Amino acid sequence: MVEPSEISAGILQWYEKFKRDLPWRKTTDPYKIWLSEIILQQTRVNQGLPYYHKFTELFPDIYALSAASEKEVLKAWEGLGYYSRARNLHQCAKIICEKHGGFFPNSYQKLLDLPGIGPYTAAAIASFCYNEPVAVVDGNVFRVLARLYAIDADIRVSQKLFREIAQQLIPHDTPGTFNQAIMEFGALQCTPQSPDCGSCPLQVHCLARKAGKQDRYPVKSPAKKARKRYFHYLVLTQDENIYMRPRPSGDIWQGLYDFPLIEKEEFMKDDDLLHAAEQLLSGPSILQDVSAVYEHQLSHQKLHVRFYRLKPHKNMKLSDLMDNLICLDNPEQAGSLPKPVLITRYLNEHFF
DNA sequence: AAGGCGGGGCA
DNA sequence: TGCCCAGCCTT
Repeated sequence: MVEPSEISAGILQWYEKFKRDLPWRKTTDPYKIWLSEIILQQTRVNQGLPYYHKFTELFPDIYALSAASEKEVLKAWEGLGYYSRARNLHQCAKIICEKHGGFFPNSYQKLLDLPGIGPYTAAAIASFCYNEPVAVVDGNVFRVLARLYAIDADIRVSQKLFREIAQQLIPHDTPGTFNQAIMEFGALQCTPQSPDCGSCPLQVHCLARKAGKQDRYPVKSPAKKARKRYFHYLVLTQDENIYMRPRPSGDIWQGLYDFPLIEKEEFMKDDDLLHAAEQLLSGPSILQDVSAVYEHQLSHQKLHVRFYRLKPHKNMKLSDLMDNLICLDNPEQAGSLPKPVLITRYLNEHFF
């Protein structure tokens, strides 16, 4: 194996030359670092950047964030996806304010105890803020190491191996900078698709490149096929009123707002839908509009969705299935609720 | 150890 | 339009 210090020096040199100017690189405030790291989990820098600005503006410090309601935090997170990150972020802020006097724990091990902070985020905060020499291993690092050493082990099952290699590479004088550097190197130089190996400073060390097999790494077991689901949304409107409800736990979009929902194994006929709605609402309603089919692709589910605009009878009784339903005075009020992108799209196309 | 959880970008 | 990305929590 090539001397680790040679590899890390090459990555550090590359970083000083090509690193992007990003706001969280100008601070060692653990609050800001933590915020940026949670946002950047499974999120590209360009997508996360506006959210980082929004959060630091709305919630300038950990106390401001902990004092907010979960709904406000989800609203600020709206559109970023993987909403448990936002719920954990909020929980974590509360714990730090209530149990740690507003200060972040200052070691990798103690950081791990906080909700939403796993091995990656704990290593990022500990190395960036406290110079603890613990290696970050994110998707970029998996890719860089897998190619550099032509590692045939599946990244989904061999995380320990990758962590050990990264730990060998980390220089103890500048662990934080090196961690930033190797991730930036993966994001910009050692890209997932068609990496520009000809311009890579590590090409002479890279075993994948030597074998011309850089496109074959990292090795990863194939993802499961997305489950198909069929949603029939009941958009209940009476005059200007419109009903929405928070999504329950145990399914997608927990805590975000959508409409009363009938889910089946396939799309229902309009007559069957009306009959089902009559049961749910304890009385007949008038079908005013049926939307086109919306297809919404999540990484693990494919949603096929139709929206049924219904005018319920005056004395509609909401059965237990309609728990937690809230009545908005008008569709505009939905603007302040956190919603999945799909719901926002429907509202924009049908009400605004 | 395995399954669940978004949405945007790019070929 | 279909495929790719990937950290943490729960079970």
